[in-house]
Amino acid sequence: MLSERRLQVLRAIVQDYVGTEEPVGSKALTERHNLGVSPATVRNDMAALEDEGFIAQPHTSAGRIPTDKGYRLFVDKLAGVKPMTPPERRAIQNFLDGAVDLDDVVARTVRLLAQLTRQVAVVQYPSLTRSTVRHVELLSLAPARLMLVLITDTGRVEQRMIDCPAPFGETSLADLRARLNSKVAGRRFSDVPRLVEDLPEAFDLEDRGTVSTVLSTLLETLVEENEERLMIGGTANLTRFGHDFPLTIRPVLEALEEQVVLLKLLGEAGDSGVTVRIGHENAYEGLNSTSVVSVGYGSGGEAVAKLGVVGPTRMDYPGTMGAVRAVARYVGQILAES
Amino acid sequence: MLSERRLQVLRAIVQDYVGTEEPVGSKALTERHNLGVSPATVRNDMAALEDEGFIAQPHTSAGRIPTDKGYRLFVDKLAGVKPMTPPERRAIQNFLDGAVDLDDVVARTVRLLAQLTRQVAVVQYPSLTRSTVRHVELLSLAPARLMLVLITDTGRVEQRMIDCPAPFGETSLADLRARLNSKVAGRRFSDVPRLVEDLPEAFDLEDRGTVSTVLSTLLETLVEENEERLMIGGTANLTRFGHDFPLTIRPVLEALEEQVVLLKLLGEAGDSGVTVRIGHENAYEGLNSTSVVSVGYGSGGEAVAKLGVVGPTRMDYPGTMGAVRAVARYVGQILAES
DNA sequence: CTTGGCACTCACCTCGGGCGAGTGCCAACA
DNA sequence: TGTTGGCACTCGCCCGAGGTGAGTGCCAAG
Repeated sequence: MLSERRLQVLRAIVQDYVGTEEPVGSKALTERHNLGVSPATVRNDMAALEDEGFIAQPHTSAGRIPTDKGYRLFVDKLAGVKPMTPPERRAIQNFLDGAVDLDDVVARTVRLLAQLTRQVAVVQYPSLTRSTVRHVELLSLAPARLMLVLITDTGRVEQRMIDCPAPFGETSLADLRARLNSKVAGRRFSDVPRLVEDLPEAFDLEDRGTVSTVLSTLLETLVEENEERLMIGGTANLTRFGHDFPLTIRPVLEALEEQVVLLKLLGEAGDSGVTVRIGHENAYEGLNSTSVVSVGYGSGGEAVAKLGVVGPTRMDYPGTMGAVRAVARYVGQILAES
Repeated sequence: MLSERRLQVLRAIVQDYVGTEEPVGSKALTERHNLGVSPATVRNDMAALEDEGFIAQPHTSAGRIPTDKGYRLFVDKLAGVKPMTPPERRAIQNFLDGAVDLDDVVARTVRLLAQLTRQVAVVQYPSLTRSTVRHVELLSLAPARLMLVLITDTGRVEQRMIDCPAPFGETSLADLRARLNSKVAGRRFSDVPRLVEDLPEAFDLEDRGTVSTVLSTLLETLVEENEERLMIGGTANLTRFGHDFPLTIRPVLEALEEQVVLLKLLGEAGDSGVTVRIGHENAYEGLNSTSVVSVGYGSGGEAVAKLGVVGPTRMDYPGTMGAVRAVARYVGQILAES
């Protein structure tokens, strides 16, 4: 086990490196932090920390920089989450309060996160799977053509075209609309399949084909993978990444374009509390030199989606975690109100 | 006026520079293009072209590179639009045909454009202002709370919450729904305000407040600025921009995040045919070293939105213009079918 | 108007030396 | 055993010098 002072040395190294972006040496450390010991002692501690794999030197005769393992220890044991200041909180709330619809909420959240953290922000749309149905609407566009509109408690709206096997009268349509809503309104998505199971039986034989088609479209909509959308912002912050530019930034931009990758990434994160994935902890290769800080958010007590930021492993973890947590909290409030 | 050969020299310079990304000298030119004259002659022509401002040298004793003015002449007079090959056309069609809804069409279009041109693709959602109304739906969510859903002929769906001044009965709702649709279904957006003008008069006094609220919300939706959404893709292609990285890429990423800027940019482009804006021709400063190739597309004969790509001024104009034009054409077809 | 010749310019590369931050080791000390 | 000052060593970085070569401008001849 590492002694208390060695942990302090590691903390100091992380803080300095995050600030200066340059390898930090023993002398500089003792000057900037009053550790109460001499550079020589710090050197010994550094050697020990390096043996354990928490720090590394880019080359001999250079200072040390934290490794992924070092950041991990820092995040887990040495640093808390830095809470937002009251003015910051007010700014967050004001900014989000102006949103007019779900798209706007997500868009504003992305901008906000990007600005607060000066990193790339990623916000997942509230997932359908954990939401409840607010309303199902059926519109007749043509004699044998319907539109299905699904509205969730998070304000999300999905629509689908349906080609019916047979013409479907206005009265049947009204009937189906009413029965469907009385069954599923306010229910969780996962319950819907069970609830609508016996619905076709209530209809005339000639209409059952259409009813079944509508129901299967509805069920498809509930599980369809394109339910998992997300919005990205603050990519311009990538330019602050480092000096070795194109090589670092390229794979990150590519990863950001592959929404599947990002969704998987967010999905892997824990359900409660702020999750931090550092460097190589990210399965996706292109993000091996980045860290992902994410957290779930939701309208009620339960998380319905994730949001987070992607930045260099050399980032201000306490601040970033604080910002991500605070934003998630306020977004949840906004969703609950609407 | 420039002689025919000098124009050929300019064309050769543009082509070579686009290919190699390096200033092109007189000797290399005569070797790679059989102009039938010696390097010395080409040098004289180059001097003339430089006097006229079509080309420039980065520094003495280097080759020449085209200026914005040079590219402009190239695009206007020296280069046509390179048509897509049949296999490319098929690929475009196949790729777009798989789309399931409007979002998907736009998403696929962005990916396609980015891949074809290897540049940043921008696709504007079909604008509401030039579309026609397919259907207006009203849902009662609570006694005094309605949801307005607007469906356009381009498959776009907009929804708005409405808080009514007074409770609104189901029969009134059905009545309003029916009257509204009979008035506006199939009509152009610009006609809607006139068409619904006298609608409140058909209702009881107690309902008129709500009807007016609904109508004003509808009219707002028609003109609201957030109607102008767009999707961006292929930002990873920015890494191929040039060697002087961060400086070039930064403002471009920032511009791409400012959707307002992009929308303005697209808006300024001509309504018919492929429009090319080269370097400083773009009003927005951050895009001074990029060119924007854009074109309108639409479901019928008329353009309802724009799409295009953003790339370095040093780009393959004929190829890019061909790709942009072809994609726009096929997207139009897809929209017309759905 | 075109062409070959020629002197000139200047970015780019490479090489070598000096500098200095930072290290590892060691001997002395508490 | 842990801490400290001293000291030699390493090695990336900066800088200036010299060589190279692509490319130019000018000029005189065809």
